Amino acid sequence: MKKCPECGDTQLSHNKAKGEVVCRSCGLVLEDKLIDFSQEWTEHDSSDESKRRTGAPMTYTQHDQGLGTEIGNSADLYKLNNRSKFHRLIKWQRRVSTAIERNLQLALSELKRISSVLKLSPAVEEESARIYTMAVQRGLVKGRGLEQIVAGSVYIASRINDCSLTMDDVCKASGIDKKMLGKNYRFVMRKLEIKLMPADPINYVYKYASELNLSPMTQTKALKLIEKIKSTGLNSGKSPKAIAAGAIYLAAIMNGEKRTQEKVALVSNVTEVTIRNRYKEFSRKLGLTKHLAKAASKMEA
DNA sequence: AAGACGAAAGTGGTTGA
DNA sequence: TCAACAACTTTCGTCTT
Repeated sequence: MKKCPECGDTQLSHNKAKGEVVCRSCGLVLEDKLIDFSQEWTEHDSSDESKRRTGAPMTYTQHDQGLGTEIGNSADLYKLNNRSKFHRLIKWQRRVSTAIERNLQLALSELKRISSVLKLSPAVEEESARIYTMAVQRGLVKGRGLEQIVAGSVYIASRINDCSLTMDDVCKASGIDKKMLGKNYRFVMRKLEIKLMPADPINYVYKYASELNLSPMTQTKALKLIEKIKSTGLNSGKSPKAIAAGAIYLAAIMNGEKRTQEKVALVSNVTEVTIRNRYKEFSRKLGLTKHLAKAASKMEA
């Protein structure tokens, strides 16, 4: 039997949770860092949260990144005796939260709103929140309107994640005009030194092709055309939407699935004139005029 | 009549002085 | 900060199928 070296008492207490052995009479800790050999229960389904070993993941979509302590002000509070004390604590919590945190709270609720309108993926939402947080910390929001920077962050995040979100989409969802959005997202990018690749037309092809009910073959054709266009440098300086629209129009004709310029213009938000200019240029410079003529004569037959 | 075409004038963004 | 510039849009009259 083990004895306490201090007082000689044999009444020792094992505290498994802490991994300690403590003398009951004098309180001396005889051993610590005991290994617990009992069964380990971890959560493999979500049936019992009490067995979880981790909390919620850290996230930028909450103003304190999900790590802060909140003093509850729920109904529980009113069961307590010294209510006034807790009210005081709540008041202090509010005061302690800095201007930045308050700003973030507002901004992130706006972000949530935009995100739900645009059905953003969690990854993009997270990225937007991260960009916005950095922007606030650098003081970029001052005098610029919080919504503007939120919208800018969303646009940047969507570009980084290659999702086919246009400035128009973000404008509609956020209620900010295009001019301001453009100004602000570039401002944030410059200040945070975020480098953005020009949007890839390929991302638009999938969207347009499905909205036009084009066959997978035609979609592939359009993708191949874009590869060619890129490799010959025909894409530089031109709007990726226009390139995608032109390539789709061309591919549809070549595969005998012609869609009118009007329809392509409608789904791509590019005018017919631009589609014409692009597809003419492509067919001329890629030497496709013969193919086109062939496809056209097939249509006749 | 629908679709394609292209000229002309205007807009917003980029670039370079 | 300003002007020049290319890409793109809007509008509209004409041609083709």
